[in-house]
Parts: sequence; structure tokens; C-alpha cells
Amino acid sequence: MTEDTQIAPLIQQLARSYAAILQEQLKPLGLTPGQLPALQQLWSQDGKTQAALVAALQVEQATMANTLARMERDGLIERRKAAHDGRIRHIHLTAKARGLEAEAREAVMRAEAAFLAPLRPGQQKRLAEFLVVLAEGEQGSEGS
Amino acid sequence: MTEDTQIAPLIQQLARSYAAILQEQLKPLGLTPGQLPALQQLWSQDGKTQAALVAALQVEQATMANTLARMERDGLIERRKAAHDGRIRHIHLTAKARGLEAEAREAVMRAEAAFLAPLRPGQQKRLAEFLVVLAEGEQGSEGS
DNA sequence: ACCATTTCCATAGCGCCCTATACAACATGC
DNA sequence: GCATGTTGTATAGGGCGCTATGGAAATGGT
Repeated sequence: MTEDTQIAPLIQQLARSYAAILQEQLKPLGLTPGQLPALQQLWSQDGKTQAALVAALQVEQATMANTLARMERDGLIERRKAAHDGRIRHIHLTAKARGLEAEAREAVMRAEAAFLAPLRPGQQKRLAEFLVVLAEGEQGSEGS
Repeated sequence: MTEDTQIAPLIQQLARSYAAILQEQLKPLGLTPGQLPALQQLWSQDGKTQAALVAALQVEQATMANTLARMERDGLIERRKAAHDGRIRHIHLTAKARGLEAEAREAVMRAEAAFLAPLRPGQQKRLAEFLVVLAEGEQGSEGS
């Protein structure tokens, strides 16, 4: 029956499905899914610049600027301009954001677990391998 | 090193990556990725209602209404109200949209092929099986 | 010193997803 | 027959991704 299963649309659907699960887990914390990657970066090292976040997370600069604006509006971060270079703004977590780290980490783990629940651990591992190949093959596939 | 590879974010990234590839393939046709699912439904059977499209494609009703509004604006569809029931609007393709079917089909196949290129066919098949399990497990997991 | 370029960030505008709400048209109960 | 409920769409508003553009601060060449 299902001879051409159309993998790509499935992935898009799963991405939306996971976003919904994660959003539900994050709602009690007052966080949104899009804020998480930036928060994780800043939890590991506070004071990064926007350019550093853009480089670490694979999003466009404008996307990051907008996400940071929402996070500032929500009282999660402050942007302080560097003394020695007026272009650069270091992103600093507020006490509120620092206090959310443990709970957020648990929420992410719950979301990931719920998302992957239909697969057994061994299958999850093989799935991850395939996805990594796809992700690495997609960008800069040319060359060795 | 990579003990918890974080599968879900990978899927989100791949979904964005595929969207970019598909968008590039569709651009010459004047179509956008979000219009495709509705178009495919209508190519297979013209005149479906919005409710039928919502049921077939897994999106919210409001999302479909907005997508259809953009498609109407772009001259791809017409919405005609049913004679016997003033609530219902049958969605009909324009000649322009009908003429794009073959090219769009090829564009989708090219996008899918480019996306999956890093994996060999056998791996693609196993990946598809995993994803189907996830997709089916995610929605309505309760019951038999 | 100055002009051109580069670097870093912000803004405008759009696509597509969501929830919540509004509203018109049909269906039903009494 | 009329109020009540249900059904099919539309609208409002927001998140998060993108491209394109603008602007301010540093840098580099002459």
C-alpha cells in the first residue's frame, strides 16, 4: 500500500507534534519553545553575544534578534552593550531565568520522553543515527 | 560523548531544512510549501470543503482558512458557497492551479530526493518505519 | 584625517502554525 | 414558530521561522 511514504512531510508533522508537547510542558514555567535554545546556551555560559548565539544555534540573525526581544520583554534576559565595542550587546540572564533552569531541564526531558515513547531505546538510537546523517548531509554536503 | 543526542530538536531542524529545500523548488512555480497539501488534496478531487481538507491534512481549521485565503489571493482557488447549505464553501481549483500539477509533483519529488540523498534506500525505508510509529503513537495513543 | 567597508544588531514584512473568539446558517426540541 | 444548540468559516492575536533592508560602530587603506 504505502509504497512512497513521503518521509519529509512526516518529519514536518512530527516537528509540529513535538512543539505542541514541549509547549505544554513549558507553559507552567512561563517559557515558550523558541526561547529554550537561547536559554540553554546562556545557562551553560552567561553573557554571550547575539552573534555567538546565532552561530551556536542554527537560526538566522533576525530570528534570534526577535526571540531575544521577546525574552527581554518577558523578563528573562538583559542586553548590556559592551564598553569597548558599542556594536556588541552581551546577553545576561535575569535571576528569574536562572531560577528556571532545573525545572526547564526536566520539562524538556519529559517532552522528549513523551515524544519518543512509541519507540524502544534501541530503535531511538538507530533513528538518531539516521537523523544525524540527514542533518549533516543537508548542510555543506560537498567535499569530503 | 553524544550520549543523549536530543532527537526532537534534530527533527525540528530537519523540518526547517526540508521547508527551505521545498520552497526553493516551488518558487519558480509561484507556490509556497504551505499551499501544497491543500493543492494535492484538490488535485485528487476538486471541490472539497474546507472541513474535508482540515480532516485530511492534520492542521487546525483556522490554519486552513488562512492558507485558503492566501491561495485565493494568489489565484489558485475559488470558494463557492453550496446552494443547499449556506455555511459550506466548496473549494475549486482555477485553471492556473490545475496547470501546475505536473510541475509541482516533480518539484516535490526533487525536494524529497535532495532531502533524503544522504541515506541509502534501505535506510530511508527503515527511517520511514520509525517515523510512522512515532506519528501514530503521538496522536490518539490511547485505546487499541 | 577621511572615506569605504565590514561587523553587529534592529526593523519591516511575510508564511504558516497555534488558540480563542465571533458569526452566520442549519438543525432540533418544545 | 422560536429559542437553543450545532456546524462551517472567518477573524484576532501571537510565536517563530525566513528574506531584505537600515543604521550605528569599528576597521582599514590611502
